[in-house]
Amino acid sequence: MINFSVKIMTTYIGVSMPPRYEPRRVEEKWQKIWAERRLFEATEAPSRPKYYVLEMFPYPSGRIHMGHVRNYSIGDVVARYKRMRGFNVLHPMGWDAFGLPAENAALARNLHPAKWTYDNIDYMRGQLKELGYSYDWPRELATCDPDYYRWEQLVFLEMFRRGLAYKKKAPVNWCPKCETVLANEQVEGGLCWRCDSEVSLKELEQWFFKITAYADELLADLDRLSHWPERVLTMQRNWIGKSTGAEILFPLKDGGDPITVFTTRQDTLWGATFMSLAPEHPLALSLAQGTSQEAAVRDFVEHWRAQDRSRGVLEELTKEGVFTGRYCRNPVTGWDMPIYVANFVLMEYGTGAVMAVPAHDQRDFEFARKYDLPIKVVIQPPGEELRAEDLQAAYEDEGTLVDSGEFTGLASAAAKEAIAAFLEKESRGRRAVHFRLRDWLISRQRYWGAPIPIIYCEKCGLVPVPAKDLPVQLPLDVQISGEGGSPLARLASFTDVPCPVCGGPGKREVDTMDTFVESSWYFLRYACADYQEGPLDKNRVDYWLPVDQYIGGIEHAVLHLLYARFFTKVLRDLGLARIDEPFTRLLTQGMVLKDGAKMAKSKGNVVDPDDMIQAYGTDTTRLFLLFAAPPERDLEWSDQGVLGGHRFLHRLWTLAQNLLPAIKEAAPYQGPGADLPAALGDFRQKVHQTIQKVTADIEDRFHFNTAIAAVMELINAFYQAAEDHSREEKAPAVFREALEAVLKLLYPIVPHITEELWENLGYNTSLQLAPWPEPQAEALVETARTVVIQINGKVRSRIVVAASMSDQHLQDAAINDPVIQKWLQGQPPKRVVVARGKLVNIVI
RNA sequence: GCCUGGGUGGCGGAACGGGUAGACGCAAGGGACUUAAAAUCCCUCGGGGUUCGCCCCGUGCCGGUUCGAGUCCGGCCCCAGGCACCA
Repeated sequence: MINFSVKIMTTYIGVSMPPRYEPRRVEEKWQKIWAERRLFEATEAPSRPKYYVLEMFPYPSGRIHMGHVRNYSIGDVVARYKRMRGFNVLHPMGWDAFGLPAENAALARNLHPAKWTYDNIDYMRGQLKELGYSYDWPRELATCDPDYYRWEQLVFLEMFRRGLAYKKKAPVNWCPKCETVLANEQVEGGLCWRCDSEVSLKELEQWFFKITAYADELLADLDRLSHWPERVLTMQRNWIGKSTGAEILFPLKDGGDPITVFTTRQDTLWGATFMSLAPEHPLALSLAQGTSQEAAVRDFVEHWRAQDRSRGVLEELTKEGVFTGRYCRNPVTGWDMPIYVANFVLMEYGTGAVMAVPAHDQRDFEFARKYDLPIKVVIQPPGEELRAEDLQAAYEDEGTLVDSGEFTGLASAAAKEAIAAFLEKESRGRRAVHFRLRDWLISRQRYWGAPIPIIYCEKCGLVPVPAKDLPVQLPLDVQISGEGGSPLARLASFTDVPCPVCGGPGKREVDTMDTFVESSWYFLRYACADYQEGPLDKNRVDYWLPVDQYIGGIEHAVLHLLYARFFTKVLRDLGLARIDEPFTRLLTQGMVLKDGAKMAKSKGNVVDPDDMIQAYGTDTTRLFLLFAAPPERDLEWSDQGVLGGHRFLHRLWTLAQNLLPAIKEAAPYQGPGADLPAALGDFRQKVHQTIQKVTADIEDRFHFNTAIAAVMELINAFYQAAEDHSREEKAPAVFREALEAVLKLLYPIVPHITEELWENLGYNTSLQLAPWPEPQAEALVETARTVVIQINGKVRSRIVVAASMSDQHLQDAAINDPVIQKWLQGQPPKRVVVARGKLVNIVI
């Protein structure tokens, strides 16, 4: 007979006092052991199933913040869990190391951006190691390393060769504070994504990646990303913005090239009564030439050019326009349509010319009312008859065509198809698809980025740097003056090079690449970070990719995640990878808030991970972050909550230490269960139910909060069982089985404390190498169950019955329950419903 | 305006095939231990009523379907995020 009542042990101060839980000691010990044993370094093993889990790599801004800790803790749980499930897990980490903050810091503190960046990396790497993440450190990479960006330059050259990287003059977004241009994706609500400055338009010659060549595939493949959050898919779909319609030719009344418009509503063609051109449209001025409207049009266009085109202003702008003095002809009605220049027509979208259908487009409607232009109804809504003179607003929905020649009577959808076919047959137009997505502007007028490997030669023009001359190294001997313009332009030793083709004088491109280019392929490079023969080692990339689980913030829904998808497809087409999509599953974790607001230095509500580690340890910090909310939701930081997590780990530690003397020599119970007394059997059932629940919560949903709650429940029951049933003969075996299960279930979440307790149990191999526990069917079999009895849907009683009881017997038992008898008052029930053997509803 | 989420105790959150609303934790209140405090342990903890058996109400609002609705359907309100003259 044994006795290890927890209560006695905890209050008895004697020689066998168990060791105290000292998080820092335990954590440092195990971090050292993991590193020595190289436990997390992955090698390709084609015979084993692989699992690639990745968290978005950080910008080395100086310190790891709580948002990072949350992000990486989620990833670490997945990595450790999958290893226990037998997967060959790749879990790398690196640094998104190019970027503007390095230049700003250089200015503010007179430090070289490289020095600042690498110092930050060193500090933050130390933090990540203290946090105990199971990274494959030998694969670590920093994108500012020439060994990394040289391959990016090679890919650029290949893209250039194929016309996927090109230079053009275009109106581009300019951030005055960052003193550089921005891609469309990097302008959020008219403001710079990084510094919130108002962005203006500048006409500049810039480098672009032809992402629009992949627009269709980028859109279509979203349907294959069934494990991405719906809102990210929606945001990408909106961003790509595919519109299916037709281009239609409108002949000019008095000759010349016809005007081409794009419309998605060719079913309203019979209602087109005038034409609107964008002010930038080349025809705007040329058409007006020689008419009485010439001066008016010139005024209007010039006024438009001077117009402040920042977002706020454009939104308030009223719809205005000016007649050009010329007419075109509606190709189907033959009507003369006056041609206007209108301030709401965008040159960047479609063809810059719009057929105006005032009855069925609100903008055209307002414009027509203002300038007294004809309105003609050609679409009738169901069950109603619109008349042009009564219209208060345009009818923009679909309906039935009227007054539309041979197409009258068709529904809009059918008419669109029929009219498109008709236009093609008559050579007056064609089916067409337009996208909102614009090409990706990748040049930046900044220093701390990857140089674009191009040389300008007066004789040969644009010359790619030969592959053998790569990398084009970013020179380190620059003065960061903050005077605007790239410092590279002032560095003759960098710019002045001979033309690789003719040997004559050449000048290097001084713009650098958008840092989003580096993050568009780092996840591929991790598969072969040491590869020196090219950007990617195809064998290893084919083994590891795609990333099975990607985890990061929602803020990259359109930015990084769209660029990375594009780049993956490009690399595939270059023969460097065989995947179509880089990330099979995506988890967008919520923000870490304090006092309802995002943690920020300016708000003074920052909780520093270093302080948490010092005070409570990394296990407690991880536990709190994983327990306080499901990962995709925002998480409110709570110092009290952290304390609660810490308390739980103490409880676990104390329980284990107190059980240890009695169970150390015991073998874990293995079944069959029939020989256990009822109470121990119930406890063992709880253990296996918990295994089942935790496995499902982690595997299917990543709901670590409920997984942790389930283990907490088990620990509570464990204390009770240890108190009540420790004298049973089988108790040591059952408790050992239970404790081992608890340690395994908690290991991915709090790896250090569980490793220590696992070792205390007498094991000398890492818990990481132990298999994930399986719930045993025999332990889950219920002998009795509680059944809820309702009267008219309200719970009135509960009875405990044999698990084997049939629905019919259950029904009888329910009706015979004394409480229910009282409710029935001798009347027979009208109806009885038995649900899943767990509930009986009696209708009276 | 459109799209996507979401509204559940004092708080974070559970309830994942319509079937016990509030698991787990935090805070709060009471008690045990202690000279005392901390730590720990036990009890209570949605609102109202109560003969202490229970009863009534309750998941943003209104209505519906159903034996039964936090969950499904229709209409509305509010919050967060995204897009926004895209023809």
